[in-house]
Amino acid sequence: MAESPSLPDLDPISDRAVFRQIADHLREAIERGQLAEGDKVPSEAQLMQHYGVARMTIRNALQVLQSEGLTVAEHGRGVFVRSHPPVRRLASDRFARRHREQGKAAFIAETEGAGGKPSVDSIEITEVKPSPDVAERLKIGPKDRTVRRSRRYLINGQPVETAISYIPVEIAKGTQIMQPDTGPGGIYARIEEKGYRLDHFVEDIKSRMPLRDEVRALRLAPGVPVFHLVRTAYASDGTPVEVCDTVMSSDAYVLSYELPAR
Amino acid sequence: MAESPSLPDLDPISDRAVFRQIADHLREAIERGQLAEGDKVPSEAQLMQHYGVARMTIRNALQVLQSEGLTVAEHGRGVFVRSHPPVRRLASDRFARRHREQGKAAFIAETEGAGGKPSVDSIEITEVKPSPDVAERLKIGPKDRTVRRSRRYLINGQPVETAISYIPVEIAKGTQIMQPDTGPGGIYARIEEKGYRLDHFVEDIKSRMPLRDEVRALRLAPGVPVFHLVRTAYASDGTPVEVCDTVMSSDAYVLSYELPAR
DNA sequence: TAGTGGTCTAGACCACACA
DNA sequence: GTGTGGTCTAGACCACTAG
Repeated sequence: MAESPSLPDLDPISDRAVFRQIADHLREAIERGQLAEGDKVPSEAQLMQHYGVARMTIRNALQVLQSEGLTVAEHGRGVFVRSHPPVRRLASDRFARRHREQGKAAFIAETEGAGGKPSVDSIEITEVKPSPDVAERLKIGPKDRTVRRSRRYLINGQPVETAISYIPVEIAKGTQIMQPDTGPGGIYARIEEKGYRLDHFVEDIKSRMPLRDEVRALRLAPGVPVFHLVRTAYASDGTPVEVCDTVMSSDAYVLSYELPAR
Repeated sequence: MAESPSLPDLDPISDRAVFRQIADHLREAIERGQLAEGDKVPSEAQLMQHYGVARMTIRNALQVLQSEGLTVAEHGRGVFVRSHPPVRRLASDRFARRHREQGKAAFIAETEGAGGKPSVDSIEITEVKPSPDVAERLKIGPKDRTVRRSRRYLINGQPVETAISYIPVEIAKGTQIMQPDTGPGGIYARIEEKGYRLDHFVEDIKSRMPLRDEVRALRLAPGVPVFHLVRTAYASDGTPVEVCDTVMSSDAYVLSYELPAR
């Protein structure tokens, strides 16, 4: 039984829009914990009655909270305070050689270590000409060809990340990189077998709201942004050997990096 | 003169909501470049006429695009395709000792290097008991006191980041850390003068939609998420000497990290 | 079946921008 | 002044959920 969160009345003097005042009241109730995670927000009808306003005004207010990522609406059930799932911490040593030597790809090793069930689906392998951005990162020409591996990562069945790797064909050719199953240690192990010793990675991270397709692929709730991370892998002679373009649900991850003070 | 982007008609068979179809049409026009950055989207009246629907239906469609960060509405002028400002790349060597030795704090050095005019305002210094999270990161008790330095960073007058540092009082006491101007090289230079040699930093990064106050402090457009970054600085004996809690406009930054392959 | 949110209509008045 | 978006009303019908 959800007890009502005792909302204040409207301030008739304020020139702040009514729907914003209502959104403020609800937001404060959430921040104070008066409405806890998972709690049901009063129904539109109840709020209309409490504030004496039209339904669209209430819906505008609820829309504000939803776009702030504070609530989710469930058709036929009600509006609920978002509960934040436990997040995974992506540490900066996840590409350590010792993991590859143990035959584990980064995602698998890390997820199992945290007690989740990792899986991968939607694996597609094609040969494509690189986009200008990818070509620049790989230091290759716009007509050179690359192997494009795209896939989706899931934890306990919940999609958390999509990734697309681009590897120059000369490196990928004749290796298991062209197969759906890349074998023990994943792509990076295959690249090293080919004679490229991995030296370091550079990760560029942006944050933005998801595109429509990303909402679908990651089953994102409204108001949840994504990390857009592009990683470039360099061999010890400075050659870029792979670019990996990933989109991650910000709900599922905390990215963690260690920097030397030098 | 904004030429009209030749929008398709509604699909009368589709069971996709009308406002979503309209949002899709506009989104596709933007993605195809038919509506370029800065272009004016057809007015609500024009769209009503084109599609033959009520105004609220059009407004719902425009609302979708706005919450995706694709457009901004300007009262009295129109709705425009968002133009993305040039972003700053925050590199992982920004805390290199050589910068401190040159007397530059990280933000100043980096911004000037990129040709921008850095400034800092809203500097506040208080002594507080740490939050549980900060206490844990600093490995101190909940009753130990810390110096809290909050400030806002701007580039060419545009706010891009707010930051709050917490330093244990024993470390900050009697140094310029307690003053608004921390002196050449900033906080970290003062900490090192006190005998703590900085060894490394750990940065934890989340992405989320901004709170109301953050929208105001950073003048964020609708549909723009923030990076929430917490950095902990460690001395060479492993002692945490500072925690810095920052919120950054995702419009203004690309975070860039280099990882060794080890 | 009753209650919930999802969509849509057809108006109204207001504040802001610009010529 | 005219056109723009911002807010609000008062209805309507539909689809989904749950008892």
